[in-house]
Amino acid sequence: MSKDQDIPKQYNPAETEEKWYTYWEENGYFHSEPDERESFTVVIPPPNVTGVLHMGHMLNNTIQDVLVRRARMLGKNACWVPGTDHASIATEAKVVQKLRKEGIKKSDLSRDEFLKHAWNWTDEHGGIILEQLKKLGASCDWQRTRFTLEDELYETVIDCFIELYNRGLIYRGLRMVNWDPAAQTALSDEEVIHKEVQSKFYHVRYPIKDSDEYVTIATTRPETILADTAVCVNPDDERYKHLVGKTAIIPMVNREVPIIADEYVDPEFGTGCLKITPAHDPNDYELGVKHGLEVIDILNADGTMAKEAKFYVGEDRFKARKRIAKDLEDFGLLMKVEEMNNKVGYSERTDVVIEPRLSLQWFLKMNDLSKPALDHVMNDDIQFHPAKFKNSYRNWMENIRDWCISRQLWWGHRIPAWYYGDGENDYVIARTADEAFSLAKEKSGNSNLSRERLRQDEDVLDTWFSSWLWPISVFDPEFVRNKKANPELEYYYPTQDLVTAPEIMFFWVARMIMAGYAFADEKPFSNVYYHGIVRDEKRRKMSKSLGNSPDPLELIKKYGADGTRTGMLFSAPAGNDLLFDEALCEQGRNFSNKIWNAFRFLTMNMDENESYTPTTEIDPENLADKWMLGRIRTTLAEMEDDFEKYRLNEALKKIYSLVWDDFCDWYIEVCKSDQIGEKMPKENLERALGFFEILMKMLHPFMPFITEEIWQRIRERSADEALTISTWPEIRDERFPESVELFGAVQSQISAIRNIQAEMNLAPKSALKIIIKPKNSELAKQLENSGWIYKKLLPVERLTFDVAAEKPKASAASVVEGSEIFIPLEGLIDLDVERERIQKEIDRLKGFMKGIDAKLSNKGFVENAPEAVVEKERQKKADAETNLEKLVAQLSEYEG
RNA sequence: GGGUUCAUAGCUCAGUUGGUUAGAGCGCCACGUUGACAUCGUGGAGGUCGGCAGUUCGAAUCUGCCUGAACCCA
Repeated sequence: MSKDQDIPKQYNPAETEEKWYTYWEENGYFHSEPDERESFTVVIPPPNVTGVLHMGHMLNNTIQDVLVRRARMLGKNACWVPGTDHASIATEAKVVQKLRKEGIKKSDLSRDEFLKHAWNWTDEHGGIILEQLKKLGASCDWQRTRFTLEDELYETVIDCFIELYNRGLIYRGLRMVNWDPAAQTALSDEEVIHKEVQSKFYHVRYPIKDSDEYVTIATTRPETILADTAVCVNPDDERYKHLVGKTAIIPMVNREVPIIADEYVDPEFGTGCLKITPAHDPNDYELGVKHGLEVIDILNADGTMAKEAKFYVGEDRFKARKRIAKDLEDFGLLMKVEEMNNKVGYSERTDVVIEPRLSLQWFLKMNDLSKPALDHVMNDDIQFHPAKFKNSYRNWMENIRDWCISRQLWWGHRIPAWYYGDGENDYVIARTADEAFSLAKEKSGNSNLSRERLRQDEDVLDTWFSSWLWPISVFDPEFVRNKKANPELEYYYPTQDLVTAPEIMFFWVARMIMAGYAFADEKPFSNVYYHGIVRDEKRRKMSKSLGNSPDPLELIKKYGADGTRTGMLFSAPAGNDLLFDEALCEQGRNFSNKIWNAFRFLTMNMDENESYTPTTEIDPENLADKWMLGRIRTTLAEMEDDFEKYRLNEALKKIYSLVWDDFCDWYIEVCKSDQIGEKMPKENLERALGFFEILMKMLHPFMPFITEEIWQRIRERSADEALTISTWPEIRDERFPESVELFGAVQSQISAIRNIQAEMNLAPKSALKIIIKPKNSELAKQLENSGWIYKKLLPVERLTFDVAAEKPKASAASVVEGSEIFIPLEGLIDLDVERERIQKEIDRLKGFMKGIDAKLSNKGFVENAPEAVVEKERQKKADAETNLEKLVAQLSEYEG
């Protein structure tokens, strides 16, 4: 390169980021086609199509981008498939809300009319989030963008339903489901969030028929008393044995119900006497089936009391609860009300209290599907990072229950079931109406069946029933039907890494694994990286409703995408929640600026008429060169290890420190010219640029923009020489350990001298006479050759290395790894300060030696510990003794 | 109630198979600004590793109990 115009003092990310993202896209660097290279595939966890980027997305996608960019640089055919999810409940709720604001009720619209509104909404808001990802630098293959509700993927889902139905895994049945009265749909177990709440525990007396006796039950939901069809006690409970077989009278409705006995009842809980409401409690339902009890449903779909309740009809369940409590009290049947903590289920989407409700729904049998999915995770065919999540995965898989896949919504994949009669089994499963018609005629045996009688199921499928196919369907939407992979699926599947949060392990990860084995007989991915939840400084989850989440795009504006990415990753060890702190993004921005200014400094040292060619050819005589190259290669190897273990933040910290501490604070410093104002020697500059290039490669996956910017400034590059598609630096074994060690010794001595400067309150620029007494003559020779390094980093008036040096009078002194440092300070030295300094070091060493002595004088230690460990302790002791002797001698100078 | 995880400096976290008088970043304190960077430099002070007991020559690291926190499932 040669010197171009002046470079601004501060790095401006906005301009750079826009420029390079456009360049990358225009050159198609992110697009992948199958070829002979090894594939590296990642499918994005599709965000809600109408959503906007939040902090969780930022973290999630930054991690994916780091993995993908590194794979690309490693020469793999990297393919990151982006896309969005139709998010059935969430999107439908938003559309309903929007329509309501316009004065339109969903119930006034036909299905088609409603869907038209929904599509308009999707077209309007859809894809915003993908544009936001570009701002973050995400290197997705945008040509492959998919949407779970697009035509091709829609068909896949229908194929999948039909296939599973034909395998006998899908059934329709009357079951207790989780009912969301706000969305008026069933939910899967995973969509119910249990929260601890303060409830009232009502104790209510039920009269016994033909008797003066009562039984007292306790309930948190007294309104369900109106649906009670039995009272149950434990058969061994002496208190109630005599009542079993008798009849209790339900208050208010005066219904006569049996008193039954069942082991299920815990005599210790409540009164030991349980009211049974088969229509409104899953456990009660089981008992009802077992004992043949009547089922009375008293709730409407919207959570109001139905006419079957006879009381409070049309009133909301919570209002009814209050009223019945009052009425029971008036009747003298309410014995007491206790406060109690209990867990109540809430809808994940609408946050209303879930009602267990008996309803006819479609279910998927899970037992067969879960078995391979469990096995292949437990035997690490699919690796979880961190592995601790295998435990909860196993726990869930082993206790899996059938999956309720139908939703009483319109926005989604409509269930391909067609009803031709009123009987429970009067339906057929078919891809089209025509197909359904002929099947129906066949099944019903009625060749005169009229086509008008045929009605498709109104419900749609759970969103996850489409996204569980994602790793397959994005490549080959016809695979489920054809059962034969197209070349794309052949090449890209199984994918490599899936990056997600542990909270959707059951929703999605587990189900993708099941689908992978069920349809492709192969895992969907090899690794699952679980990252934590982004929380605020008070450990609260960041959410829109709490208003505690910064706007990611604002952060990017403020700190740059590179700075923001760095900030997120700094605090994100795998699997742990991260307490987001904007200060970390600031640190990331500062790092960008540091890099920028390091580069700026190098260009300032360029001669206008000169051209510079970066090189990594080191000068074998130059200790700093060998040290820097050794440090780079060592760090490279360490980062390799971190990446293998998915410890991205560790890898980032290492390259951060290599750039800032090693390269900027030491290497560039020693490359500087001897005279202030003089330019850096050309060969120094070219090597610094050569190292800079390697550092930019190592940093690129984390900070793609600034690294590309520097890379492109260092040399003129053609389109196929962009950093984004360059190759990752080669790991080499030649790491110059002796040079690294020697440079380390020089660093320690320089630090010791700086410490003297600071503690003696010397003006930082007042030149020093430095006398170094190396611990042996070999080291003396080596250090002498490195004398120039001291002169770059310290204000030196005179520097001598002498194994026979005597400590001059009135000098400050220090001992570093057996070598002594003397700095004559005639007239400047404060003897008390110096004495105190040395005494402090002596005390430290004495304490250190005490610990070692304790070990070495312990017979057990010397006899049992490995020889190498004992020898190490002996060496430590010898070194400490040498240092101590020298310090004591130094101190004695002041005593006499 | 069942299961899981965690507790290390003021804060956020490292600490690989037990052998460092415990590391990092941020924050804090002191000093420093005639040009790479104050979005900076140099130096420094902070923990005995939640508590107790045990295993061991040796424990932040292994075991048990206790205390506290979080998450998942019922």
